[in-house]
Amino acid sequence: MSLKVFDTLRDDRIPFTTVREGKVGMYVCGLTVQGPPHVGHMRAAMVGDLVHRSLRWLGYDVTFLNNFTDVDDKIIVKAAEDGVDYTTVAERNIESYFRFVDLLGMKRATLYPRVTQHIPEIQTLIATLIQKGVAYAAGGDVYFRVEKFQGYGKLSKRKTDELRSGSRIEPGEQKESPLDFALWKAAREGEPYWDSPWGRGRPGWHIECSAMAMKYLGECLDLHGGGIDLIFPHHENEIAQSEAATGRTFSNFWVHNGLVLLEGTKMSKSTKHFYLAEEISNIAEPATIRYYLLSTHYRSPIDFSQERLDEAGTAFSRIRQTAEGLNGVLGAPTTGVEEPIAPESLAQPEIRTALVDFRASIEDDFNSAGALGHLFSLSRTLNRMMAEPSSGEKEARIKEGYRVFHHLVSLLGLDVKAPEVEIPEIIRDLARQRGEARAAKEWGRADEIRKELTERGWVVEDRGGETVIRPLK
RNA sequence: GGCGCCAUAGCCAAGUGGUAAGGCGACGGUCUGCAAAACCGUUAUUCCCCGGUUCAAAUCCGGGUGGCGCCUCCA
Repeated sequence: MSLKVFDTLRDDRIPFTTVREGKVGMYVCGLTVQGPPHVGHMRAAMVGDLVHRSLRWLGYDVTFLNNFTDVDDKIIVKAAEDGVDYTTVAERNIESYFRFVDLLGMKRATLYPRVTQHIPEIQTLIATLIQKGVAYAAGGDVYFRVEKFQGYGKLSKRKTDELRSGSRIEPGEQKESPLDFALWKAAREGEPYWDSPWGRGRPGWHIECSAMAMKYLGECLDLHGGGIDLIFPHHENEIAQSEAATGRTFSNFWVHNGLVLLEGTKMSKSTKHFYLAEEISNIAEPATIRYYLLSTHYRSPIDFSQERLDEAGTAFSRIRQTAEGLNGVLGAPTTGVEEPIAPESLAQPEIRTALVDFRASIEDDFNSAGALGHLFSLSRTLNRMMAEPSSGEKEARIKEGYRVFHHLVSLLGLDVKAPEVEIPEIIRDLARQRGEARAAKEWGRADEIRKELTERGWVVEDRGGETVIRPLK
């Protein structure tokens, strides 16, 4: 088996190849930090994380860039509203983004480049485009001449003449054609600016990604990702700028994630129909959110609701239950099992199959949902083993499964530790009283106390010799 | 109007030519003082509908129906 990746441009799953043997340069469009991250940003970041982790797991040396567009019209507007500097707005939201990246167990990208730190590179790229005749300065702005780029529309499958009918020139713009897009925007009074050969201004949206990606990853990227809603115009324009400048293919693979839905429809900032990452983390545990995000294939839409998240929590607790059981037998692992495990080295067919099938799913366009299915199968296998009467042989078999289980769990970044909960003294006390009642075989009283505990939101489980107290939900 | 995507059990969701993963829920059983968790079993003769291609189709093609997205800022 080998990795296949769905490429938006070629509209098919293609055997994955890289520009440089064994190395991957990938770029995922991060956010324009005009506001705090919402669930959609989290999904895109999770997909980037899944791809990042999977490629590493498969043995690639990955350089992963995830940018912040930290200066643009909306950030400037927001800053004016709040009466603060635009950098304050950007900084605030970037911090918030990182908080959720960590909370959801994502591996940090290699680099998080920011637009404001790459103005010279952006200006150089613009100058190259002007020099090649595919861009022109007009009234302090610089525009990309879309008609000059023959491949325009190849990613989004659009024809330029069809696009023309729907577009128009905004007042104040001096475009030659309505299709042309800004590479550089002249600063108006009071707006942040950088000096440039075309006057004071700031980069347009799109150009920053091309400049930053090429600076760190070279002219030809292996993989470029982002939300499906970025295909047009953002990624189409990135291709136009980059390829017009270099004459080379900008990215070999275009990976786009499906959108997050709310009650079946798209989130939208303008209608206030969206979930902030903050809000979601209030209604579900981060580990559950991660599990949920992974349980649907990345290209499909995913619907967020309390009901779905609750269900995901129940499903995920099954995985955790196994982890807990394994800890009881072998102790909690001190670290994730990162080193590769060769299937041939596994003695038990069921465990070997789980690993092989899991890998096949990941190699099939990062199919995390399929992979989770195989993890559940492994979970059942292990639960069954643990239920067997003990013997030395049993331990050895469980040990093999334990390694594979933690190996797969750590690839997916799932936090299988039961969440730490503080058990109030009064609850402990009630449980203690119930224990005494049970010891005295006063079942009526014991059940009475359990009922009391349930009403207070706690569950007691008598497992073998010991009693476990856990929160109801 | 133009361009796309999707439709799989009560619910969620994998599966792009070889005879329907997995999870939730439900029901029956084992275990338990009773539960919970776990385990065992049952829960889609069939993949929106109608045609076609093929030895073989949930999977490919054509036509419907229904839902959604993009074409303007958007992850």
